[in-house]
Amino acid sequence: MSSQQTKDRILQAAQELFAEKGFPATSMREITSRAEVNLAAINYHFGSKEGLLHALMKQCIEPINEERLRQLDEAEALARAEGSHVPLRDTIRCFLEPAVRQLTESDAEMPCILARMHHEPHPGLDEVMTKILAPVVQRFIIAVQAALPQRTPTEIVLRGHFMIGAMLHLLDMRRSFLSALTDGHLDPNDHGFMLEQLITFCTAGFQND
Amino acid sequence: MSSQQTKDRILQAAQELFAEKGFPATSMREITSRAEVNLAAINYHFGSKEGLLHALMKQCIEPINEERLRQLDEAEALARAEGSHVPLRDTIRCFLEPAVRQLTESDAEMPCILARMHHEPHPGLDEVMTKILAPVVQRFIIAVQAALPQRTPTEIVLRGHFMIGAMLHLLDMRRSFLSALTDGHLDPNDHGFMLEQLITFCTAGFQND
DNA sequence: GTTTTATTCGTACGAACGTTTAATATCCTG
DNA sequence: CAGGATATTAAACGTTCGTACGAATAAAAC
Repeated sequence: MSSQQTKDRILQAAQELFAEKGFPATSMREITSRAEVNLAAINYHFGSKEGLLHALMKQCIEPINEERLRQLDEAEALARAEGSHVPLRDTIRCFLEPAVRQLTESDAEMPCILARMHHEPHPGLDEVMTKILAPVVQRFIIAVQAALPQRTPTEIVLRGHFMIGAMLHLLDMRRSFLSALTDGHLDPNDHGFMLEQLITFCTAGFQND
Repeated sequence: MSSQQTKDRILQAAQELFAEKGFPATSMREITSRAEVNLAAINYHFGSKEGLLHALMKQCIEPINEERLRQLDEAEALARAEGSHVPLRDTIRCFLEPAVRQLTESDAEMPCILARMHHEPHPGLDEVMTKILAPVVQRFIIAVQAALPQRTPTEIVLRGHFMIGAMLHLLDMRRSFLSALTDGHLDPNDHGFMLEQLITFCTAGFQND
């Protein structure tokens, strides 16, 4: 088996287990057992259990954020060509769509981990996340400000947090016990509908005083 | 030392540590050490480490939900006296204010745990949470529906999830690495401002199509 | 084809975990 | 004040954890 194959199997198994049980509650023996590799493989390829977590998070977040910036570039280029600004709803869509789309692709473990990591800090992980997320956050603050010049930066930043919270909760919804309280109302597989509702919710939240 | 004193010291220490490091990453020796009680005290008073978690969550959630229902009762009584409905914004305030107020009272560990437990499921805990939360959720769905008769139940339930996500993210914000990305803009101690912004954000999110 | 490098494997280590037990101390009631 | 119930204590239990190490195997380079 090639080295890359082993790494991928470990990453896949870790993704599933971290999503299901969380990082501290998942043992390396569970991971390597599910991945059908030797116990020592994690330390060989990733240095440590934490090294595996960092690699996994990087793999989770980077594609989403690259897509966010790509879509925002495209929207801004289009707006410039028309001599106008990017509408607020489109800006927000650029931020939310790449993340929610992961619910449809992959097996939804990745968004679940992403959501969890926001709420369960691990030493050293913050720097990994911050470095990846910083440029995205800055770009979007500027873009929202351009669409809402009457709103103060403080208000935009705070509502950005609300938007992220709503998004993370959606990404993690199927794991939440709350979904049991509202069963029958929601089809957790209708990601298109949920995305549009989320965009509507957040756009309205940014606009109103 | 009385039995209740020991219990309270354990609950307080567990609250601080679970908020800081999470449940699985916190050992019973850390808890009992900080609480200055014997290691065996947790098993004696709470049966197990999980029993302690359940007791703590119950202590966290129940007062908030009782206050939510109390405020909603009051608002509905007032509206009935005037022969009108409870405005949407007031309904949402009844749901959000008791939780956010905890940020001001207590030392903000409690809301942090509350937020975390939504995203990190533990076996057996779901039933505890569900039983406490079910009546509150049902009451608020009805109240929102009364204020927004044109909106479908599915939309209300889904946007209720968004609201909860935004609220939880606010409750846990000081723990999140995201706050580092927006430093200088937000005063994390101005809970009054943040609550009003959150209410505005969610109210607008419910109203718009 | 042989040497060298990279990877996999089985195994063991020390530490830390949650829990249990039996003895001791404290409290309350009769 | 005696005595049973309740609470605290120190010590140890068996288990599981992440990691380290050397041998064995596969891959690559010369």
